[in-house]
Amino acid sequence: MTTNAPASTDFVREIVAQDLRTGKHGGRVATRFPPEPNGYLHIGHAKSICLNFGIAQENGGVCHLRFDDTNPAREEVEYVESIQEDVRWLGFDWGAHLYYASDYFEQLCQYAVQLIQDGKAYVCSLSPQEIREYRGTLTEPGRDSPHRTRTVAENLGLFQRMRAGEFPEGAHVLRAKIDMASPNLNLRDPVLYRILHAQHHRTGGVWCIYPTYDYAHPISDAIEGITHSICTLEFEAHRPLYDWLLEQLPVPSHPQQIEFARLNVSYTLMSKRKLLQLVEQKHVSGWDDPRMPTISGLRRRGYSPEALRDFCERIGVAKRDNVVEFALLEHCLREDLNRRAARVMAVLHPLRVIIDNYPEHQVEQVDSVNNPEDSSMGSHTIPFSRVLYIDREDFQEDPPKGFFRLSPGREVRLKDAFYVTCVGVVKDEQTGAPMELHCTYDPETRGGRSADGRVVRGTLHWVSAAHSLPAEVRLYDHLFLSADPGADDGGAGFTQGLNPSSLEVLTQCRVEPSLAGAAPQNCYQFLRLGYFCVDPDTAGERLVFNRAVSLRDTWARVQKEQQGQPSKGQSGRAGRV
RNA sequence: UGGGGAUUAGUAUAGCGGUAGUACGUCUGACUCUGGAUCAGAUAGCCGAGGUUCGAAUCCUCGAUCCCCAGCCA
Repeated sequence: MTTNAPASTDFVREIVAQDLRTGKHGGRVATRFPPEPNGYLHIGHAKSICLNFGIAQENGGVCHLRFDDTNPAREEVEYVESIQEDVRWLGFDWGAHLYYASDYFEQLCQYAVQLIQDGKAYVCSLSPQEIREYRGTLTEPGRDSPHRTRTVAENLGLFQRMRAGEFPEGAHVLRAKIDMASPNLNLRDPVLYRILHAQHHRTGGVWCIYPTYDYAHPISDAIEGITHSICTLEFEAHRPLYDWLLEQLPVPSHPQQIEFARLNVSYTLMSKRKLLQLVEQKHVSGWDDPRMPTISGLRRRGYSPEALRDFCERIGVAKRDNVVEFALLEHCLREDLNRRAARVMAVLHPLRVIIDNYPEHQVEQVDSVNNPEDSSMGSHTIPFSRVLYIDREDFQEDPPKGFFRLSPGREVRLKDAFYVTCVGVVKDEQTGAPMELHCTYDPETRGGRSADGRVVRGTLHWVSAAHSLPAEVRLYDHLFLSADPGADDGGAGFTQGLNPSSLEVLTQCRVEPSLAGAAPQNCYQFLRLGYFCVDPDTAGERLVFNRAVSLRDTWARVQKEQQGQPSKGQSGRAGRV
């Protein structure tokens, strides 16, 4: 991974630079990425990862990976493993700095005892319902809990017994004693510890009281010597509590919390809860379904770490709510793959073509450049023979204006091979659909060039029928119909907005023989179609490809225009194919 | 009606009192053995109203709109 100079600057980096200048944290920079292991990472996390690890890298600092595992009810090892894999795959390294909030449970508990001893925390035995009632509302102050005045000794005893497992869940909580009349609801005696009789994925059954995020996070940061604790906007109102706790306790440092706006991307969702629901209700095949905005989904789809990092750099970091266009993500991928992906030919909807004047059993190898953008990638050969396949949409019997592919009587170039002219069409008697084309070829145009300088408008991709390999190709479109699927739902009904045609499976595809044995995750440009990535479902003879992103397609746009559909707006629709 | 944030082209983001820039998108054109890529050009913006100032996107005042907070979630 490249150690990039601070090419981009944003308000967070400005704060860090300023602190470095003034020596606020002794010239140190330590950040942390603190995921809760309750789901897979998505591209919104990628933004945070790039920010946190990026800032550390740029300033010779460190970035910790810390699992915020304070709620055993929803956390699993599967998630902690996938998270590590995804961060690593993205290109970042936490070195020895892998931590868990659960590493600090004992310390956290001791600090809680200290708060009690200092009269700054108390055990409250109100029910959850009552606590809510006592909290007041946005406009009315809350009321003190009747247990707020318990003695230190009483609190100590109760807390001890909470820890010892003497009470059922919900019987008591430990609360900070701050101010029930605070206009900031987070300061109205927030809960610090609750009783949870659950098996924790790391500590097992050792604990039955667990710290809340509000309590565990600032202290974990402080213990690790984090200098800048970067989080998203919704925690802004929690910052006074973050600071309050660190001021009360003899912690080794006082990190600075900085909030930035989380990423939203059009046509998709970033809520882990909703993504989980898509997985559990089988709307997608799993967390790594190529339509998912998860890092594992994007990886399977064919996105490279480079493209994702580039994207994260381009979207910037600020404090206003935002929805980044999916088109920008696609642009980043195209730019990366254009530079690196080998060009091959594949026919998605095969239409048989017979070259009438080509010798029956002859086969010849034509040369094809692997990547016109990079000559060092060399070339390979492709077999040409009498019977070929081209894509159905490259032929029209009655072509509209502007169509310069194959049609009766017209000559086109078969990429890297010969000029061919359509001399006949065999049609389905029922439907009238073309079933087979007859063409003649000009032997003088081998390699796709003619000596007489005659021009052909169209160049088509093709494969040799006998030599090509069968393949399954999966085409993807946006998971949701709406550009902002998270906006207009009350919570549960968001699956109504799912795009019913977000996945199209093509099973009759033919690809050139050089693709035999292509390894999963390898990406190719299928000439004139798009970038396709070998899916892990590929095994043995069975080739499966995912379309990562289509090529820009001006003809598809023109066609839509002709059909009266404005082509403006969002790209990424299944324009071609 | 409480508190905390935010507001610059379609989208994202710069601008930190001195001609409002960049990227993506969209549209033109050139070029092309990918209707790709590339290249050239175009498009379009400071939430509003007052004020301070020689000069305001930037400072002040008032207003508008949007987001977050009433989990023993994070």
